Amino acid sequence: MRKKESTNFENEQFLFKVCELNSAIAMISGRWKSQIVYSISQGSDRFHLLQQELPNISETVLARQLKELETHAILVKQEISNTVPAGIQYVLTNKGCDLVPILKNLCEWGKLYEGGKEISVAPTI
Amino acid sequence: MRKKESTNFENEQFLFKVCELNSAIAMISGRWKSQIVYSISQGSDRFHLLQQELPNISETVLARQLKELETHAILVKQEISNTVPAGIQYVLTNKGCDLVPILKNLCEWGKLYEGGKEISVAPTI
DNA sequence: ACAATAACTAACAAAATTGTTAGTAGTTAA
DNA sequence: TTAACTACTAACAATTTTGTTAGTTATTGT
Repeated sequence: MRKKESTNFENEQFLFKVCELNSAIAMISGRWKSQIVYSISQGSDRFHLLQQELPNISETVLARQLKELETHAILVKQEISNTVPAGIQYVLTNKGCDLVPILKNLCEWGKLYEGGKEISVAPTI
Repeated sequence: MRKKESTNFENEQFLFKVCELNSAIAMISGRWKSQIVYSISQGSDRFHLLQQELPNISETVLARQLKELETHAILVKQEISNTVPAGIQYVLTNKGCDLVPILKNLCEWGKLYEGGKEISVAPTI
């Protein structure tokens, strides 16, 4: 649980006020989280499908990350009706869907420089 | 220091292999980090200028975050020559510069939904 | 000479995140 | 009816991140 009197918490709040960038980063930071969003966008929209994609994640941790993404309204839980067995589906909201292309950009950025693109500094004129 | 035998570390490595997205997120996660990148891009490129922009950050923490950004080649430290007093300047690399527009997108995304844009789910057809 | 500024570091403590263990409840297939 | 599958939760422990304290070195302004 978060301590509301800690410097850590105060600094987080400070950054949230400086720019929405910081709250955005906070929502997608955290082990597994953005990968879960991406996997759901690719169709792995059920608990057990996500477990298959991420074999190292424990059920407890997966449930926790999903709940946090739900708290931030990036996804919602929906009961699947008319199916046997009835199950739970995770569906990205419009907010979550809008995030996906940004995650793709981040991915491309990472690939570019991992892939050997030279890193340099623009010369000062 | 990182424990190289922990589940936490192994899971991090697993995600890094799944997709570059996860290493990208790891590079920009962390208190202050993306705000520092953005502030440098806006011209606050010296230690004391960053301290002015982020009055709640301690020197130790700022130095640490800058070093981590340097480790990931997002910025480099440069001595400013021909100036009195001679100082240190933080300069974004091309990798760091390429990150800035993505951070701006994240910021816009955050603003949009904080600003009251309705959050909904596309109806299943 | 002395205080102030700039740019740090090491060692430690506090807090937060991540992972583990041991459970629950409802359905289904053998 | 028993085992397996799906989808969880609470309490706790391990690990990591973040912040604090107390220094350093070099330069500058008074």
